[in-house]
Amino acid sequence: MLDDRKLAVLRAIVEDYVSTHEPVGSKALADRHNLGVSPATIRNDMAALEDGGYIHQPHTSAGRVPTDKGYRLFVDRLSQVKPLSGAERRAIETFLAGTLDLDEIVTRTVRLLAQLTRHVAVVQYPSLTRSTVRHVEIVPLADTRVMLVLITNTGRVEQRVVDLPEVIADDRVSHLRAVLNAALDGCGLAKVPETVAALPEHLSPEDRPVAATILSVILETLVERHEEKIVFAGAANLAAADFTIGLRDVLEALEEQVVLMRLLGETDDLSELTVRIGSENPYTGLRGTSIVAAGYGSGDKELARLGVLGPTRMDYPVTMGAVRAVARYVGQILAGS
Amino acid sequence: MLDDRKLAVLRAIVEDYVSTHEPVGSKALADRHNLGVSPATIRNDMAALEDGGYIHQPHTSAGRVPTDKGYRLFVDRLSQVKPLSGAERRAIETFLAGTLDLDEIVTRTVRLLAQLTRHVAVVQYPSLTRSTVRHVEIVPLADTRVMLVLITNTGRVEQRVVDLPEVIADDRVSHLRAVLNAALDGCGLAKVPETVAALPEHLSPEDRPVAATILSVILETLVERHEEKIVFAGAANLAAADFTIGLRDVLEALEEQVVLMRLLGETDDLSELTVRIGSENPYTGLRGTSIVAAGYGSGDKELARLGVLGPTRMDYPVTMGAVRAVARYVGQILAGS
DNA sequence: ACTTGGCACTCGGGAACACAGAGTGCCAGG
DNA sequence: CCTGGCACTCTGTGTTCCCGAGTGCCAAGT
Repeated sequence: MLDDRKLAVLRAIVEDYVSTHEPVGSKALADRHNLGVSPATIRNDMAALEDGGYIHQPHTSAGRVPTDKGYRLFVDRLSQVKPLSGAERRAIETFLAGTLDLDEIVTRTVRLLAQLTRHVAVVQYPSLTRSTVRHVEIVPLADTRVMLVLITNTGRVEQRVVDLPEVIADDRVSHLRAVLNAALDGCGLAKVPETVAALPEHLSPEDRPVAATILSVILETLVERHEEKIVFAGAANLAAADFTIGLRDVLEALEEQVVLMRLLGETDDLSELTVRIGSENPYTGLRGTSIVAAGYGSGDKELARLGVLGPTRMDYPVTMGAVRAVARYVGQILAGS
Repeated sequence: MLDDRKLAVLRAIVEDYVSTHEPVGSKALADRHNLGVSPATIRNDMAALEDGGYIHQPHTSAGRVPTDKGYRLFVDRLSQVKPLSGAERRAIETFLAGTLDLDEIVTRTVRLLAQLTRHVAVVQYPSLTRSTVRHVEIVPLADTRVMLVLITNTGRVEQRVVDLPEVIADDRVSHLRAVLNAALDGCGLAKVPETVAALPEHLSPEDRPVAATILSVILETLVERHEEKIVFAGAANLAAADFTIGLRDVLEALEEQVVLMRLLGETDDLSELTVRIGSENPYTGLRGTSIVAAGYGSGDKELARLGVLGPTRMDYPVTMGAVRAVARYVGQILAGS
């Protein structure tokens, strides 16, 4: 049904529309791409593509615009991820150079990605559940209040304030800290619950109430805060893209951690690129936007995801190239630290 | 020059324009506010106000709109900060209830403020230089790499990764940690530099190179990161306010930490409300926006600032009330932890 | 001296209209 | 199956026109 030339026409339509932002007609296509056929022939092909639902006519006498389905076909079969230019690659390297802690890495990454793609960038912090504990610290704040600091191998630092049921002396704090570290150091966070459950038996009875409170907060931290830490940047790019409508909806979605999480995708396929086009994503109000996301991680396992959100009429090959490259670089940086 | 009635007219113009978003004419004023005079008289007053530069006529045959100078007069002399309703006060309390760590307090505060005012909210983290050290932790990451964690009395947790010049054994790490904590615990951050400078003498020669590296990073953290930690929320509210132009400029400014810092104001007058109207603030591209800010802190000293940014045509009394109330509540929360 | 009603004037914005141009679908011929 | 030609259908733009809101000014009233 769709022969090679029709696919070529579709590709040409997508490319022209992305660069001009205006519906593209048969004549313009024949001029700008040497398809070797006349406008009339192209019109026939266009009619077929429209029947198939790949393109759409805003008005009777206007050119064609790709539909979500058309973009999907383009991304899947008609385009190749475009590698970054040397300059861009160098920009990434300088941007992420130096020894950095996790906060800095994430902050810089999200800005870099926004700048590179000219879209809104979204970066998720490395997942807690896939990390291991590196250190637990208990800092006394007041008689019955301590701050609990949890450091993971991915460099993530989680802090919680804990109200204790009774006054606790400094040496007991030290003892507790030692016990906790001995038990949890190197422990995969997924295994923390069982480790924690077994812990009270190793403690003297007098320490148990306090320990129980602290342990429950540790568990809570892992469950509640889960993987919800996520940041975005480049909202200004949304204003530049002359958005159809719903800029407000998009901004609202961006400020909802949960929505962002879902947008990046729950897929577990390694660092594969995920593209969600327009209505393919589950949120109304995000019609007209596409998401390009990838997983990143040190070595083989995916730690978290990052990506960009932009209008469906984005330049997919370039955007996908940038997202993939940044994901890889971040992975390397994390592996090195 | 400006008698009481002219001021009343100006107030009426500001109030009407804020609620309708449309230029207001003499007839409408006479109808909606009982000023006790006829439209013709009001017109005369308006002419005087326009001569004074307090109001402005978009077109010859349109109503009047307040100028920045007009808003300024309104804020300074014609309005009273409006206290929050009981429901709003309760909302604040429930929103900030529970024992929270600093990150949570700041995150919730900025969202609360955005929701309450329907503008963009901005909150600065408690200033580092006005805090004291509560705990220093050194966590080994690799042979020549450690993570440095700095906890302040305001609950702020700063983390840095440090590359060391040589391999360091665990017991030496412990020793260093003990020395650092002994020296710095309770130390005002402003005094850290001198304390740090005196420190190497108390150390054995073999520890000095490593210590020097770590100390320099501590100093760097205090100087470089200074007070630059700042967050915002509620960008979606910008889209709702049918902005004249420059939504893009505003979003860009919001993503620049430095610009945000300056916007909140560098004033040191305690928790006084600061209002910057339109062209009063130093950034082009923020014409058409006003900032309402206040300092917050536990007890008497100002730790940092928070505020909102919205169109100049905002409801100042209500906004100022909300900002002031939130600043006070946050101060209380911080004092309690 | 201030207020007020009356009046002529100005100008922006919306409605009505026409028109050019781009683009299409279809058909007949190569 | 491709192509040139042709009639047709729209949108967007520019023009004109008119209504109405709002003003400034003036002369009369208090």
